[in-house]
Amino acid sequence: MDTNPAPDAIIDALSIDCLIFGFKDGRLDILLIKHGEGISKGRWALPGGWITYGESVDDAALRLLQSLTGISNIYLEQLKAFGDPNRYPTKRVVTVAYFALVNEENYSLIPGFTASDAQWFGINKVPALPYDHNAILDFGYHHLKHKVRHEPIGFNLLPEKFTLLQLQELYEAILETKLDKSNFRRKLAKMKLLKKCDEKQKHVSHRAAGLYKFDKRIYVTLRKKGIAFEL
Amino acid sequence: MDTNPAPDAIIDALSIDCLIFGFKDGRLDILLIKHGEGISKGRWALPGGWITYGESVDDAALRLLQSLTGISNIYLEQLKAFGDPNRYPTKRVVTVAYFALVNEENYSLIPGFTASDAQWFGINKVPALPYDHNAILDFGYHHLKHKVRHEPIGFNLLPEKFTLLQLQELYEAILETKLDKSNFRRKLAKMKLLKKCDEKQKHVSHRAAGLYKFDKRIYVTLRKKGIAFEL
DNA sequence: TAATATATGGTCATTTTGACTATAAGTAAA
DNA sequence: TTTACTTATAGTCAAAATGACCATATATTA
Repeated sequence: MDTNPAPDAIIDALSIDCLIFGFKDGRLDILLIKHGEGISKGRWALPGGWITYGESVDDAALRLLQSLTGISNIYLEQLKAFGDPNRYPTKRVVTVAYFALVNEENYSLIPGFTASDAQWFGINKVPALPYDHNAILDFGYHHLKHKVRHEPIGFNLLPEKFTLLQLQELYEAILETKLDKSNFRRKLAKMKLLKKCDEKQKHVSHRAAGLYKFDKRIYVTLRKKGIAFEL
Repeated sequence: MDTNPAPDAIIDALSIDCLIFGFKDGRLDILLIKHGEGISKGRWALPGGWITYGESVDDAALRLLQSLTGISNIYLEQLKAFGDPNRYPTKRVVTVAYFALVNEENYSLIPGFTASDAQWFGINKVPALPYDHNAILDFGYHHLKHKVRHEPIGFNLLPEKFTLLQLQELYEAILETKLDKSNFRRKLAKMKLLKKCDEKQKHVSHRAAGLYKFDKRIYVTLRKKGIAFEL
């Protein structure tokens, strides 16, 4: 880019849309808000909004997510810009989609700003969304499935201490498949990503499982190197 | 995004920048253009320009690349939007970066539009570029290194028929590493991605190698499934 | 105390990997 | 025309990883 100054009003606006994936009770969820005003009032949609002039695109994503849902302090990663000229009905709007993985139990949803409600929806129970939001979600979910096989994610989707079965169920939920328990453990053990805590699960009606944590140092190494997590 | 209409002039313009990686004689290159006008006149930069109102972001990338360098008919993939408010000096410009892999021999460079020149530069011999173009290039190169290990790319970087050594040298150039010839062949053979042609290399001062093609059907399958190309 | 759920650890044949070695088939130089 | 040199192509082998299992342990609840 460069050379000539831009003609005015090449697009009408840039917006943000956030895909926040949550995990709870073995179920993968997506966070939606209900629009309280505007042309899609009353409909469920991805949390998002307008970028302002002085703000970086990344900052806009964090600000909008916080003001609409109350969620802050998370790692948002850019997914893709969606730039079809007809994706938005009344004008030319390009949107930049972000995504994040969170543990639902760590956040209470507080609808605000232009959102009248905010809720988790099972990934397979998402209603029809406005604009191209369903397409954005599909793209993001596909991206997540790919990512999970090549990077040690899961970090943010689970509580700080978790059992190996919880971790396995996370992978099963994302990949929509069943895994062998024993082989899963062996694979994890080999990459030394987990540290065993001195604690056990409580209040379960069966033998209590040991609790584990992620080892952040190893985690960073493995992210850089990439992993082949073919399960 | 949605709700309120956007305030006017939230950003001044959206632009495109293209990372076109080429491969020739075992060397990985990047395509740059020399600006013939505008605020960076005379400097080498990534090919790019302004998106117009009625055009999709993807289409803009193809149009700009064609008009600046003469390259058309390639598969451009979106890389990332760069949205720091200070990335462009005189106004607020967000850019969407694209990237592609091509076989240099298939394209002759024809500078046009606002470009006074267009040239291939060795990936490690890139001059200082304007704006955040060096950062975009670094991001893109890193992305390529990651991608090459998880997808059967290489398709577009090589001639239609190629030797196994050429393919190996491609991987070595991208990953900046040496690979074992025998093991490389075994791995390739196992995934059945290649079809042997009934032809041999010519005009080489040593035993001629057999020529291979990619099998497009298997290629598509492997792209969907993803591969673990740990070499 | 028995039924049951999950935890945790182990077996074993098969496949894959990584590091080498050996031979083949060409050209170019002596 | 022999020899040197270069790359092609095939094969070996021990070590590591995988996939499909099985066995036993430890907890709760009927």
